[in-house]
Amino acid sequence: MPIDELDGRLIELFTAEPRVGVLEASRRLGVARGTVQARLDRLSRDGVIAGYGPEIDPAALGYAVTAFVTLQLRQAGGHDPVAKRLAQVPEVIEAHTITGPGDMLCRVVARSNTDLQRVIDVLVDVAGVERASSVISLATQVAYRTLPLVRASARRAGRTGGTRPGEGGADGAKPGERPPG
Amino acid sequence: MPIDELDGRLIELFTAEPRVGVLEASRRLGVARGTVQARLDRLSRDGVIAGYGPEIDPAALGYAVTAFVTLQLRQAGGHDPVAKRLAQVPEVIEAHTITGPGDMLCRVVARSNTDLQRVIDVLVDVAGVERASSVISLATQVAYRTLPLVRASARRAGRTGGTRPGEGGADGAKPGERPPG
DNA sequence: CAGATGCTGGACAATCTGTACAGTCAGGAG
DNA sequence: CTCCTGACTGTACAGATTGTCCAGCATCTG
Repeated sequence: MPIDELDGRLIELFTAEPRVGVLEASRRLGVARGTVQARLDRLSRDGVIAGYGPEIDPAALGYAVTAFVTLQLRQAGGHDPVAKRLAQVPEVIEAHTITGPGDMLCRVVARSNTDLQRVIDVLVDVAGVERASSVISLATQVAYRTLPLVRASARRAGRTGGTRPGEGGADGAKPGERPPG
Repeated sequence: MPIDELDGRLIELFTAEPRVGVLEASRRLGVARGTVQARLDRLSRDGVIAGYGPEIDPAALGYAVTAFVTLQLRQAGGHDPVAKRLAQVPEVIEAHTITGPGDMLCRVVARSNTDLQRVIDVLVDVAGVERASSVISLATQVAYRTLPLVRASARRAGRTGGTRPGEGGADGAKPGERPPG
């Protein structure tokens, strides 16, 4: 939770170039390899870094259409059974229970607008779903991102300066080295 | 785009255990290392795998509240200038132009409900934004995922069986090996 | 049939990772 | 003021992995 400036730079680096590796990162950031390793371990342990899985682009898979579907549920039964059914639909990429007039908000993808109709029909068919109203995403103006958040968090939390006893060395932190990739 | 069954298993494996590496993956999947490498290259080149960046959890950073804000824009001016402003707000995690009564749908995060009020105020202050109506995510029933989609795509696309001239070897594809981590 | 493509099995040098350890430095406790 | 703790640096070493290349073989296409 207390992200410091080095953590921020670390995340930034790994977001920009995920394949750099610990050693290369230590060189780029000008810190010892052990430090990078320790930071990464801590960030993972604290849950800030949830994982490193490959990011799959549904569009590249042929699911060109994204839509947000608001579901209204029958009062009886609750959300969980519905959520369980929704989870079985591959096209449901994400689902939240929400405040307001609707009960659940789902992000779904489909191969085309025609295909979207099919997907929506599947959702409406789920037991407990009363109505569904959907809006189609025409364009993604801001793609999912967390970096600005990381930067903001890193800035506010103090602990900015680290220990700088010396420079140079064999294993890590060679200042003038040009990175390979 | 034409995801095959091996591609599917590959993505599945890397999603479950992102740190396995190419060599280990080749062992697990029972194919040659070069094959894994080639598949991964192709998936990246085709854009199916968009990247391997670390997944940051906003909640772990202190942004516990997620909300979906629908913006209505002034007719004149268009979406792009607004999107540009939105992109400058760290708390705006994602933004789409949409069909329907609203004009844009934004996913925003905040430190608390009180903080959310501040964020919404920022959005409403953006030039071109006429009104904002928001729903708060109470719970995430289905967390963002793409794996089911991958599986579905892998199943439908043919090319299921590959060339199987021989088994066993030194560099890759040792069947009975127990993976380290 | 020839060519292109994809996979296997193998090899090598260069690099990186996991891990460990001693020394330095800053901040807090006594 | 001194001691202790936590974080970082600088090193070291063995083992594993990566990038890259190559030849052989099978399938698909023209």
